[in-house]
Amino acid sequence: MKNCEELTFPKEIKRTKQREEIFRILSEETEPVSAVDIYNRLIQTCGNSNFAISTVYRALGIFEEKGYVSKSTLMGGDMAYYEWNFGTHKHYAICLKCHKLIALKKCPFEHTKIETENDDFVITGHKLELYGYCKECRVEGEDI
Amino acid sequence: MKNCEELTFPKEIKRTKQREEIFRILSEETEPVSAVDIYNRLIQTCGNSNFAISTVYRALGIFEEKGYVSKSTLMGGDMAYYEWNFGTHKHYAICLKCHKLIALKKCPFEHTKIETENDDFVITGHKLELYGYCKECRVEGEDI
DNA sequence: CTTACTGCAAAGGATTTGCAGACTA
DNA sequence: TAGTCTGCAAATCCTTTGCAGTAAG
Repeated sequence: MKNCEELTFPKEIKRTKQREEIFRILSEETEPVSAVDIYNRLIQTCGNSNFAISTVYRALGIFEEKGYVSKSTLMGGDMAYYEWNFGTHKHYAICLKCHKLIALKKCPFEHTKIETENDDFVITGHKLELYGYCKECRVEGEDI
Repeated sequence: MKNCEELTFPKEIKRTKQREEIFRILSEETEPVSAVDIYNRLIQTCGNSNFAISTVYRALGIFEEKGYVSKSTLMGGDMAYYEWNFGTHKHYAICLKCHKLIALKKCPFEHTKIETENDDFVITGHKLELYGYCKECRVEGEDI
């Protein structure tokens, strides 16, 4: 599932212990994670101290700015989620009941042309989220 | 542009002065607005006092709960935006430079079937945002 | 009259920032 | 060594909540 075989820390970003750890977590992760998620894993893995949540945010900011990480706010969006850009971008279906994420087989826009109101817009990226109910929640739940 | 000719305050929601004002603002608006936007217009229109931001959030919560308003977090998402559901749902292209919103002609998924990883997901809704550059920002900006 | 809604102020959570010390190149 | 990065704590911003008073049906 992980496609991080040849994934190395970006040369253009200054290496520090903290950033390397954050990079490792992101590169091992296949789903979007929040800054707090990352922080919790850090203090889990690397001992309880020696990490600040602000460092996580700052590192994520750098990674995002350089295009290595994409930030998004899934579902109502109380907090931001981050994921490493592995080259291929992903979309998710999000279960409204259990909040599980299910990746789409492929991007529905690969071969689709999208038109804006006046066609005077150059599209460089997009974000798509599907909402609904996963198998488990559909079976047990008749209150849909 | 406004399609609120026959738009009236929902019968199932208790009428109050405040909710009517909030409803009015939402129904006159053609683009998503934040709770703070609404609050500012309220104190602009209706005098400076007599309105609390919490009332705005609570009213929006009710409207959303009953399905009259949809809430979303556009673009990185520092705050939530709300818009009245006029029957037809809308998607936007968002300029990365000036943050202008441009509505799509039509929903790209109207006739498209989307497949999830295992097809065990019932899709009830979706959210799509396009990013790029509008005409103005493209012309002046060569730093794209 | 009863219940629900409001304003106020305080709390909450996520994210950012200032600053002095620590680390990287 | 110079400049950047870090931890800490405080600050911000958006949003929610508790409570006592007020308004709606």
